[in-house]
Amino acid sequence: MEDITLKTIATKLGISISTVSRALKNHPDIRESTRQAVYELAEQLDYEPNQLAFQLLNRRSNTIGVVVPKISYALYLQALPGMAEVAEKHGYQLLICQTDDSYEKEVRQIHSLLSSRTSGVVLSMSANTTNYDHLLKIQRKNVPLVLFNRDCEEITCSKVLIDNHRAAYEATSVLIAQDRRKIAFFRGPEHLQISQKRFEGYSQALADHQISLNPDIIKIAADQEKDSTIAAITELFDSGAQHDAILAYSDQIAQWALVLAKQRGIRIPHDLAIIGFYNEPTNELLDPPLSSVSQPAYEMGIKAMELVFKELNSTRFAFERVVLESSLVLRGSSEVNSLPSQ
Amino acid sequence: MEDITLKTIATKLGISISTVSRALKNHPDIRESTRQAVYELAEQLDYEPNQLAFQLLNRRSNTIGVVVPKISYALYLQALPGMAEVAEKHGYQLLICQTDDSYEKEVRQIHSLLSSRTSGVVLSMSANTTNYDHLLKIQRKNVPLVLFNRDCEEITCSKVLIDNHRAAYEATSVLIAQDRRKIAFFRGPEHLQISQKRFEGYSQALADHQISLNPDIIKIAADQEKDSTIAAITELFDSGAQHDAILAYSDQIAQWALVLAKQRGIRIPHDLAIIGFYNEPTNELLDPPLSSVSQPAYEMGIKAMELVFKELNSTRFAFERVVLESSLVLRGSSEVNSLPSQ
DNA sequence: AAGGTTTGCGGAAAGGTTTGCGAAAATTAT
DNA sequence: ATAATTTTCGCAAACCTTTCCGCAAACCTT
Repeated sequence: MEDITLKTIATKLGISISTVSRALKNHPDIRESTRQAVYELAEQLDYEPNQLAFQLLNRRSNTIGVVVPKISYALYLQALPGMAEVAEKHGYQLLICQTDDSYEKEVRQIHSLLSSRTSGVVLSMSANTTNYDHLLKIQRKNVPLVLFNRDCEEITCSKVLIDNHRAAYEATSVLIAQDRRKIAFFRGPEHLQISQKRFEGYSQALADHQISLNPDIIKIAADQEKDSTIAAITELFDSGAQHDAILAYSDQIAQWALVLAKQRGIRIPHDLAIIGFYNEPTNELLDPPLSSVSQPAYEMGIKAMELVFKELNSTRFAFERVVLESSLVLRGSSEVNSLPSQ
Repeated sequence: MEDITLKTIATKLGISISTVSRALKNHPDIRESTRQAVYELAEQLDYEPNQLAFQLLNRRSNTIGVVVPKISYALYLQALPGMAEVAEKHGYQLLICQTDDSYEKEVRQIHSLLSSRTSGVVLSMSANTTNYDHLLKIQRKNVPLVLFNRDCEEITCSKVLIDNHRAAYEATSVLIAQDRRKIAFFRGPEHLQISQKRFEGYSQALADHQISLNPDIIKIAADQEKDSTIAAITELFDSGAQHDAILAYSDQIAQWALVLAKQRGIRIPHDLAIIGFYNEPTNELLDPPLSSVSQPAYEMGIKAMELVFKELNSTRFAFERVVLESSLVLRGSSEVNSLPSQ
């Protein structure tokens, strides 16, 4: 079946393309009778204006690219609806890309977005991203870029973040208040700012309570790999190093720690308290349920998208840095009063 | 900043646009030396091919439109990653649209997708959709359309569904097996096939156990409206009609039923068992946790997207109807053995 | 009735890419 | 050296829309 274009209508009506275009846009220059005729035929033929042609003319596709490590991570799952809402309000659509925490995929996705002349980009960096040329490229093309959740200092742009330092500090403090002083820590991906900040918050809390950092109970877990996560946890357990609590960069790690600890007969939270990050829904399914730092993902999505449009609609624009509050959700895995499971 | 195009490169190099185009595509007609020169300059200028122009030429934008009532519904939240995965594999991107269960929005979104010449559409209908002209329009334009989760018989196309009849039948049977015979039912949106099928499954199970349908304990709840949901539940409770179980079209309804029942001192599951649909994560948070019919959303997403590409890549195509298995997740709200809460 | 104004419409360019076809340049063959 | 190839590249059309500019016809003025 042929595509219906302005030309189709113009030819059938014996008028010019520009007249058809103007008629459909209710341009005052067009006589009522011809406008009617055009409208009727357009309706009858199911004419749909070709956005592609319009976008080419406009040099922009009214679309915002959203690049995240994994859609299925709780944080992004919750942030997406917020973004969609704001975009919808502006008449824009969302192009959602997944990087699977791979730098190469991220670069490919960014190029793809740039190539389709996206009006803006909202991005949460892949864990493996250490080179930022592709992000600089976005800015060089004058496409608004907003970073959210995962920051990096090398890029200057608007950002929507959580105070990860403070969140980790609080979580650590709660554990210390429960008289736990040998708090193990699982660090996340090395070059992720949020990972670094969480570690610093943890360190600071210890320092403020005159507890010295014990490198033996600080491990690194590149959390997207199940095997390495298990390995890191096992390493801690096998090391013999004393620990009465675990603060983990992510719930994925914390969940495994909880499961593996139980397998070893470690009582939670009696012998070992555990707190993770992100407040994944599955935390509820565990026994005991896992405590976690919850982040206002929905609001992050809204804020991030709003910043894109703010930048899009102003010629001279000052980057904004929005820091939202996280909250600590305490559950059975860290409540000193709860009975040991089993 | 100027957009870098083939012309930019051509002019700087003193060659023609077509030569640049061919050079970048490694066309054999191009001398190695000029190819080199073009590549270098393109690299240096951050040239990104303009997809918009290409798509216009191609008359298609390599994009699949995904239209769902609400991204945040558990089913869609889980289906999306599956879709993204398949699309990515085919080098396509996802344009995700939300209808908020409004017919008007759905029509607008569809038109928008048609207008931007989407290569295919995956759709789960809004609850208020009773007119299907916009869907027929998709098909008239020869754009592959795949319906998932929410079906409608008026449209003939590939579909990915759950056997809602069977799921409701099973859930009802479980309740009957617990010696509950006065099972109330909350129907979902009237003209939604899945709503109808669930009701039929419920009715069938009752019939197969010689239990007659009691219209007094069958209510309708247009679940997206909190107030009407509460009203429907209150109506049941206030009616004085005997009931020892509730099967609800959605978890939203079931959750409210659970909360409201507890407020009235009704013991769950002792006095009243409750089962919902969709297995929302929040079911775990309730006390007691809510039983629910879980649907393989991720697989639905994969299947649906695969069908789009199947249709896209074959000239003469036979529609497929895929029915996936759901499973009943029994939790405290319906287990006869568990102790009454409180 | 001659000039000026308004009304209604068409021509053409621009946006960036791909590609068939033809033409010039370089190569080989005679 | 000329003819016959082969190699390398340019022209132009096509994809569809919007919009500036201009032109003709119809209207109004005095």
